[in-house]
Amino acid sequence: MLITTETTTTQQLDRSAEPIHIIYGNHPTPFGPALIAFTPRGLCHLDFFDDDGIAALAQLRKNWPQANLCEDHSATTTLTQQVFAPPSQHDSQTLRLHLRGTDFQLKVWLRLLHIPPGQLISYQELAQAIDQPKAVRAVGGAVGRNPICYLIPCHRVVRSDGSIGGYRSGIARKKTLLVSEAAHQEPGTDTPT
DNA sequence: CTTTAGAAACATG
DNA sequence: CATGTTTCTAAAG
Repeated sequence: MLITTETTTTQQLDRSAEPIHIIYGNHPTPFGPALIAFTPRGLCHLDFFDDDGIAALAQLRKNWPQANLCEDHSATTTLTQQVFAPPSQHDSQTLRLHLRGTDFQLKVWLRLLHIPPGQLISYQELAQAIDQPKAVRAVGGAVGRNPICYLIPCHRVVRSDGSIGGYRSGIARKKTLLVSEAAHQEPGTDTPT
């Protein structure tokens, strides 16, 4: 599945007072219920939750202050199916992301997209990868504000000492995601010669 | 209401 | 305890 990205800095967003139309919905996924949302320009939000989802929705609102939110369950159902489709069905589908964040955050998130499933990286390595080796703590902050869980694999970022580190919607879920990915690394299929 | 300054908060090392 | 960035609050214009 090809993933393309469009970015909007917080500055740009503030400049245009024109409301952005966002369609959202709650859906079950293999990793628990999730809130998923998209703008006309692409998928803009994906977040797991354990409760009623009220907090998740509030977070979406906060991320897109200018947005005009509109629930459309059937529309998001399609999107959710595409996102969580098994790799065999990915084929040539493209999925467009619409990211909003500061320059620094965008840098971190885009970099994260380059990390293949099953592979881990430390906050420190990630900081080095974006050419700001000292901004380790800041990277942690940016990763934590990743608006699109799962697709932007923030769960693959762990501490340098090997411990799992944190996860916004539950460390348990981070583990689940990693275990699941490890399981998909079928022995023999990951060593193309 | 808009802008600014300063402090506190962070999924770390 | 230092690090870089973001967010929040309070105060001023």
